[in-house]
Amino acid sequence: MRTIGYHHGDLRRTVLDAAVDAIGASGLDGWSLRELARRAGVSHAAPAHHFGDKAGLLTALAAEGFDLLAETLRQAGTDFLEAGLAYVRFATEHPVHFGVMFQPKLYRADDDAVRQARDRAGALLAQGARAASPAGGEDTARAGWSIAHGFASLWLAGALTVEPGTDPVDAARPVLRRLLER
Amino acid sequence: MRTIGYHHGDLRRTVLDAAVDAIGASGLDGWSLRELARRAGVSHAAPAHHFGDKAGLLTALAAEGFDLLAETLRQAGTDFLEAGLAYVRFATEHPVHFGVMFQPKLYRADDDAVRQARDRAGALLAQGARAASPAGGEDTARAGWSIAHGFASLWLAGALTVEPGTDPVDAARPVLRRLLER
DNA sequence: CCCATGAACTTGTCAATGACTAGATCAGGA
DNA sequence: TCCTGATCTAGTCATTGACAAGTTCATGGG
Repeated sequence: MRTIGYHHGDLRRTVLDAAVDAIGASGLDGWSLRELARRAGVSHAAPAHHFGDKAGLLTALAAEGFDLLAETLRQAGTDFLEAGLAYVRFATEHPVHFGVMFQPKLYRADDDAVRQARDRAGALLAQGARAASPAGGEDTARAGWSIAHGFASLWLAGALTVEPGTDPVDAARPVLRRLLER
Repeated sequence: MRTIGYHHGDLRRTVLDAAVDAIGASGLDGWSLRELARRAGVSHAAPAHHFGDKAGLLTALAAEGFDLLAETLRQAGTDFLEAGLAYVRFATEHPVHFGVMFQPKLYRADDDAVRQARDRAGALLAQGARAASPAGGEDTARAGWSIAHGFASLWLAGALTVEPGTDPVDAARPVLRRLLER
């Protein structure tokens, strides 16, 4: 892969990674296409060729996020608790992707790549819910998704007070279990 | 209250309301201080006097949100299910406040007004958890908060497929109940 | 009655940004 | 060799956030 010269070589991926860095450091407002271009050593208009505009870049991020989530869920298998913990792991390991994915107004949610990846992840979630509780119905599936999504969101927002160094997945385990046991 | 002349009369509230409108319509990126100023009929720098900068305005929004949440929780009483439904009701009735509140990077989370309002709402949540499950412990409280927060977030993100016209609180009831019954 | 003081708002300005257009460079195939 | 499309550059414009300095207004002390 070339890194100098007229053609960058892999500008799309470079800019995408730089965006994750920048958003992770400064939040969803603290970044600009021009800053990413400077960081990649290309002209200020180069990113536009790959993503069109800011929303286009976030669209690509969301699609990648749903893909990563689907892959994480697939590896976790059909166990309800394991799937929930995998969900939390994905969110805490890819906080920027997670944050963008569930703010559809930031990107083009009807984009084909996004839609396909989202459906794939959704199917895995539904499959896990059915396997764990065959007679559970829609509400059981929603309860599982809600508690995992809620824990992950609160964790990322810093709303949960925990000892420093605590692993989010370890913290999530007893919480998610509350939905299964009594 | 005067609405014309050199002094607007209640510019702070007007701008805050306009911000909620704008963010609700176009998302967290689709607004500007200058647009709000134009909408309020004042100069482009007038909002800065009240909020300092963009983050200042969002800080005010977050503080107001935590206040509204605390009031909603207070009215709901100590019943676990009712508190959870009140949480969902708050989120769906004030989606912009809710969205800002749990993205601390967007505003100054260490602001005094925010901190006080946040602590007030947090105390009510903890109190509800203790009343419902005296021996439940931290994890039970977190499970309740997570499932309510998660359902609300997924609802606002449009991630849940429901019949048009469905009331979010009605949809949440059987879901939240899954945490209480088996 | 008058003025001092501070709050509320305006005007002017600047660098930075997103988006657009036109053009240059490059790679690969006919 | 030449052609075509993909990739990137250079230039431009309206808009924005932030800041500085000045103006208007309300209020209370003397």
